[in-house]
Formats: sequence, structure tokens, C-alpha cells
Amino acid sequence: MSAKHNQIANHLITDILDGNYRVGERLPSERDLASRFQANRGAVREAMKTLQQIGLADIQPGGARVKQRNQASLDVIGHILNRGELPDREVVDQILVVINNLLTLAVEQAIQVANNDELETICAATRPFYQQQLGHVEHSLARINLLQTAMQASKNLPLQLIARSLFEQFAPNMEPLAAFVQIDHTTYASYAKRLDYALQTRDVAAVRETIRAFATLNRESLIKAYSAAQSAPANSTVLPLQETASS
Amino acid sequence: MSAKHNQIANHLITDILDGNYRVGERLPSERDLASRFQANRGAVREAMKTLQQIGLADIQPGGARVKQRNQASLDVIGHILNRGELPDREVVDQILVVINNLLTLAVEQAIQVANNDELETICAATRPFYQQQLGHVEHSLARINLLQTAMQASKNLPLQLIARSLFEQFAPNMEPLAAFVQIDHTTYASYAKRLDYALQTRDVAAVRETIRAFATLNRESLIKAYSAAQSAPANSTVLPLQETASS
DNA sequence: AGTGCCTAACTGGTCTGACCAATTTGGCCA
DNA sequence: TGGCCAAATTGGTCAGACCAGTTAGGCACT
Repeated sequence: MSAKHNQIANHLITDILDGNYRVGERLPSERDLASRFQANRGAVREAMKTLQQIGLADIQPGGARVKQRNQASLDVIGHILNRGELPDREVVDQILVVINNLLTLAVEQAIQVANNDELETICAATRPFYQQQLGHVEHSLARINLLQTAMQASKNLPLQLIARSLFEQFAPNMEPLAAFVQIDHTTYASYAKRLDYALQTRDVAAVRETIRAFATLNRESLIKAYSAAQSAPANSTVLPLQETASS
Repeated sequence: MSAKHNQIANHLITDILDGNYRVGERLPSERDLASRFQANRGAVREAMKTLQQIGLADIQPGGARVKQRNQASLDVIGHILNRGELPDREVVDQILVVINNLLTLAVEQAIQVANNDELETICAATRPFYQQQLGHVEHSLARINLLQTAMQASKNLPLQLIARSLFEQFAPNMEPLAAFVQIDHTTYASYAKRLDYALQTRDVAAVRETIRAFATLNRESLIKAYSAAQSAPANSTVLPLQETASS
């Protein structure tokens, strides 16, 4: 139901990400694209603007040219994850590394600059993990909340923006894996308690170590989820279970 | 001579950042803005699209509304820094913290995943600091190069994108301070050598500590620059003291 | 008066067709 | 062959119009 310029933009983004246009190559002209997509040039223009701001194309009088992927904006991540049935495993791993690092930094900053009350809000965000009966959704929400609370307490604006952008592109694209994730509630609970305690004692080293443990746990959980998802192939949602030959 | 829609966008961005519109408030309609800026609605439309993608406005049928600053995209940073004669000191400090952290992460990742040749390219990027006679420009370029080389070697795409976005918004806005920065070449050289050695021995702890030292050095240098800049007021660089009429 | 509904005004999204300035291109001339 | 100029192309802007959805205002009913 999204607007036409969004459809066009997504199409072009997919094309570029799929490598249908080489880096430096000139994209078709706006008039050309307009006729291809049976759309108005204005709509194409807005789509091109999206490409430009995502950093996939450099658009200037004379023609728009494709840019290198690693010269793009952070906003490409979502589109990169969006390709294929499952998000690219390697990129997911890289994102987890970064998020883990940012979270660590946020908490460190929070310990430095936040007062006890503000720090307590982070501690409060660890409490939900104490419960053993969290569903996938609640667990996910609890993690989001912990992340955002920490970012807020860090009072570091760039940090907040980065984490938010990254996470908002990350989370929705992990949906296809959600059904395959097994949550080790016991371990989560123990880590959460460790983090809680470390925060209250403002023990930076312990915080760092605990978040690392969290990350390891997440990562292992995800690896298993990938294995499970790959051995149980296509569509879980719409199509009923077809017995396809698994490799 | 940027395009008209850019002028409009910048004007609106400044307005929002200056707080001329409250959060949640409805922005003037496209037609209204078009007549105000004496522009076509299409141009305004593109400007609005910029606002949307920067994350400062949420635009939907019925009207566009102003969003909270910390709900924006990373791309606001540049605009935030751009306000006033000197970039906001607090935000600059926050950015330095983040960049330092990202650089550390990048090098750590590089040590894990890069082979000796790739690691050597980072070492090579430290060499320019050995020289005592670097000008401001060369020194700045050397730092950029070190950062980018490390990011490249980390092979972590999100990390590269974040660092690039952040730095590209950061660097140009630091221009007004450049003239007031005193570079301690001797200390830089010693730190560079330490980093070089730490990299070759793949000593993560030493790397971390050295980058922290680098950051401290940068930070102190910047604090002094701010003091100097604030005591010696306006126009420094190209223009002599002239009464500039229009731009 | 208060409430609910319905209409009219408004807003964003799209479209048509046109003009300008800058780049790109290709052919022409020296 | 090499440099230069003109035509075709391209992005940027403009004007005026229609549609679908939201918003807001006024009307009738309770």
C-alpha cells in the first residue's frame, strides 16, 4: 500500500544491491525510468532522492551514478538485510558486534554521567529477564527496552541516534528467524542479575564482561536459529507445511 | 549554489532545530511553504522528503509533523553541528567518544579477522604521524586515513557505514576550529609508534590503551582550541576583516 | 448543552506538459 | 590526431490540475 515513489525506490534499491548496475555506471534517466515504471517523472524523482539519501546513488545534472556499497548511509543496512528469505548471516553477525559495543559504551557513559535514579532505570530494565516465562515477543521487547534505556541514560546524542537507526533496521528484518529462536531463560536471568548488580555498584569492568556474556548468548542463540531455519525451509506463515526434501 | 529544494530543506531544518516548531506540531502545508519560499510545490516536496529522511519530520497524508530530535536519523548530526559559529562543544565531545569507541572496535575486529598484509596497511597509516612537520591539513588527512583504513580492515560493513556517516558530518564542521588547534607532534609520534607496535604484535589490550591515549590527546587539543577560538572572535580563515554584504 | 454525524475544506500523492541550465556526446574542422 | 563547437540528453524547476484520504467545522438530533 505504500506510495508509488516508494515502490520505485525499492525496486531500484534491490536492483543496485543485486548488482544489476555496476558501481560508477549511470542509472537510466528519470524520463526513462518514468516510462518503465509507468509513473510520473516527479514520482521517479522522489525515488531517486531516496536513493541519494540512502547513499546508493550520486545524482547530479548529467546523470545519476551508482556508488559503492560501503560509501552508503547507515540506512542501507535495512535494505541489505531485507534481501532473500533470511537476513544475511554475516551482516547480522556484524551488527550484533556493533550493537553490543554500542551498548557497552552507553552503559559506561551512563555510569559516568548518570545519577543513581537514572542508573536505577537501567537496572529496572534488567528485571523482566528475571522471569522464566517470557514469550518471544516479551523477551524481544525487554531487550529493546534495555537497549533504549541505556542509550537514554548515556546522554550521548550521536550514540542514541546510531543505536536507534541500526536497531530499527535490524529488528524487523529478524522476524523470519524469530520462530526458530530458543531462549535460555535461566542463563538470561543470571546475566541480568549480574548486570543489575554491576550497575548498582558502578563496576565498569563487570558491566563490560556481563554485556559481553549477553552478546555471546545472543549470538549462540542466533546460530542455532539459523540452523533450524535452514533445515526447515520455505514459508512458515502463509503456506501450510509441505514436505520438501531437506538436505 | 545548491539546488532550491536544498535551500528550502536547510531553512526548515534550521527552523526545527532552533525550536521554531514544537514537537508534534504540524508543519505548514506544502502549498503554503511553496508560496512562502516562492517555489514550486515539487521543490518543497523534495525538501520535505529530505526532512523525512533526516528524521526530523513525519510526513503523511493530512500533514507533516515534527519529530523528537533523538528520534532522528544519524544524518542530523551535521545539521546540529552546523548551527552557530562554532560546533556545539558538548555534541563534539560526544562524537569524539563514539568515534574513539568505533575505532577501537574496528582495530580489535581487524586484529581478529585480518591477515598480516591487511594489518600492515593500518600500521602504514600510523607512519605519517612519525613526522614532526605535518601541517594541519596533512595531519587531518592522516587521521582520516587511519580511521578509514582501520574500518576497512575490520571488514564490518555496519561499522564502516556508521564511522563514515559520522565522520563526514563531523569533519567539515570542525573547520572553524582548525586554525586554533595546536598539534603536539611529539606525543602523536610516540602514540603512533605504540599503536604500530601493538598492531604488529596483535596486542589487543595495548591497542585499546593506545587509542584511548590518542583520544585523550585529541580531546585536550580540542578543549584548548575552543578556548582560543572563543577568546578570539569571528572570521579567521580566508576573509580578512571585511564587511560581507551578501553570500 | 452535549453528542454524533455529515459535508466541505484541506493535505499529501500523482499526473501532464513545458522550460531552463548544465552536462554529455558526437561530429566537424583545423 | 587533437581540439572545439553544437546538438541531444539530463537533472532542476515550474504551472496547473485531479484524486484519495484526513481534518475540521457545522448541522441536526438527542
